[in-house]
Amino acid sequence: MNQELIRPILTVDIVVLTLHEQRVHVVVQKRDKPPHAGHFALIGGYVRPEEDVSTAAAAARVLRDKAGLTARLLEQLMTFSGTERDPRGWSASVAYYGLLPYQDVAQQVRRNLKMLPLDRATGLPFDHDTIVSKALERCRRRAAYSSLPAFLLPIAFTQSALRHAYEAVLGRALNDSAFRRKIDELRVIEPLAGNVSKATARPAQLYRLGRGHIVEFDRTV
Amino acid sequence: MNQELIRPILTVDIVVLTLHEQRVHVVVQKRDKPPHAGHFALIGGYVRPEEDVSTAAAAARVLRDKAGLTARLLEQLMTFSGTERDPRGWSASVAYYGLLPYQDVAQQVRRNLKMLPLDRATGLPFDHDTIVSKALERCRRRAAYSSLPAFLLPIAFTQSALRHAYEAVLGRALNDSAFRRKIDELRVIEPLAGNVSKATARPAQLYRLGRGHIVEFDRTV
DNA sequence: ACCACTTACTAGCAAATTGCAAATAACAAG
DNA sequence: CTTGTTATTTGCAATTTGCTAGTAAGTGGT
Repeated sequence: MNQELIRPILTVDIVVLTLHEQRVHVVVQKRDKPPHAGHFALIGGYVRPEEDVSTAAAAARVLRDKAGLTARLLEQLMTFSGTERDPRGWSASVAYYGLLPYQDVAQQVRRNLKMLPLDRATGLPFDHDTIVSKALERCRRRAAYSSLPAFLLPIAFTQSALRHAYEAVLGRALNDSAFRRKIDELRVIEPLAGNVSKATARPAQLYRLGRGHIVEFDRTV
Repeated sequence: MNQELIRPILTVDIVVLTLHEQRVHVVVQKRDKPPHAGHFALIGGYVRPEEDVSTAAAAARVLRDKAGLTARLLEQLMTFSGTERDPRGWSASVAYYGLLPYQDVAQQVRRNLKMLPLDRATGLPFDHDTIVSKALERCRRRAAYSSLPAFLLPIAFTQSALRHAYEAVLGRALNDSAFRRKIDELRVIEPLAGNVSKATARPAQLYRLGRGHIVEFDRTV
C-alpha cells in the first residue's frame, strides 16, 4: 500500500538458562545504557542486518559480544511486539533461549552478569518477565520429550546429574530407576569408556549425548 | 552503537490450515503484486505499527483483509529472517499458523484462495516451503498433547470427526476405542445435549470443546 | 417385516509401560 | 571391618494402552 512503511526497531533478547545447585537460573546483565540503565535485564541488542545473516546469528553475536557466552543450545522462542514493551515506542524483539552449563557462566561473571533462581527472576524491565515465563514454559514442554535438559550440563555427566537436570526443568521429581530405564531405551546418551565421576560416595559412570544436537523422542520421559 | 540503525522490513505470514476429506490442507493465495506476482503463496503482509498493536494483531488483520478469514486458533510459529528469503533484501517475517474449519475457507474461495493438500504444498515462493514445514512440525508436536486439532473442525463435531482430525495432523492412525477412552478421561469435550449428527449410518452424538481456547494435557493422546 | 450393511459406541482382556521397593555394588570415613 | 552414602540393577504391582469382539442404531433393498 504505502511506500513509506514504518519500519519498527528489531532486537533480540536471550533468556540464558543454566543449572546451579539443582535449580534452573536465568542469567541477567546490568544495562549500561537507557532505558533502564543500571537495572538487570535479559541480555539483548539490536539486529544488524548488515552483519547478521539472521536473527539467530544476531542472538549468538549479542550473547558472545555482550556477555562472552556461547550457548550449547540456542533456540528461538518467539517474537514479542507492540508499544507497551519498550518506552521508545513500537518495537519487536525476537526472543531466544540459550542453555549452557554453570561453569561457562561462572567464568564470565565479570561482565555485570548475575544468575537468578527462578523465584527471584521477576521484576525485570521491559516485558522481560513475560519473555522469561514463556521461555520456561517452552523449555518445560520441550524437556518432556527431548534431550533439552542435557544442554544445561557439561559435556560429561552422570545419569544422576541428567535426572536432576530433567527434574529442575520439569519442576517435578522423577523416579530414579524408571528414568535410567527410559534414558537407556531412548539411546540418547553413551558411556564415556572408563570415565567415572568421583564426586559422590560410589563413583558414577560418565556419559555424553549420543548426538551433538537436541533430539526429540516419540515417547515422553 | 550506531544511531542510524538499519531497520529491516517486518512482515507477517500465516499458514492457514484446514481439513478436507480427512486431510490437512494449506490455504494459499495468488499474489497480485511482485515479487512473485501471479504465484500462489502464503497469505501475508506488512506489519503496520501505527495500526497493529502487535504482530498477532497484524496477522489477524492481514488474514481478515486479504482473505476474509478469521482463524479459530491463531498462534505464533516463529520468525524467519535473512537475505535469502526475499529478493528485496534482508527481511524478517513473523509466521503464524491459523486453524479453521473447511466451511470457513470454502466461503471465501473467491479471493484467489486455493487449498493444497500437504503433498502438493511445495514449490511455494520465498521461504514459504520452510515456513509450512515448520508449521506442520509444530502442529504435529502440539497435537500430541493438546486440543489443537479440534480447531480444524466446526463448533459441533462427532468423536469420529475429532479422531480423524487428530489422525490427519499427527499423520498416523489412532485406535478408535482407546481414543474415545482418552478423550473422555481428559474431559476436553462436552456433549451437546440431544444433538446428533445423521451424516453416517448410525447417528452420532455431537460434542463441542469444553473450553473455547486450546488446552494442553499432561498426558499424550 | 426382515435382512444385509455401515458406522457408533462399549466391554474385556492381553501386552506394554511405569511406579515402587528391595537387593546389590562401590567407595569414603571412622 | 563397620557404617553411611550414592550408584545401579532387578522384580513385581499398578496403570495405561492396544486389540478384538460385541452390541446399538440407523439406512436401503427385497
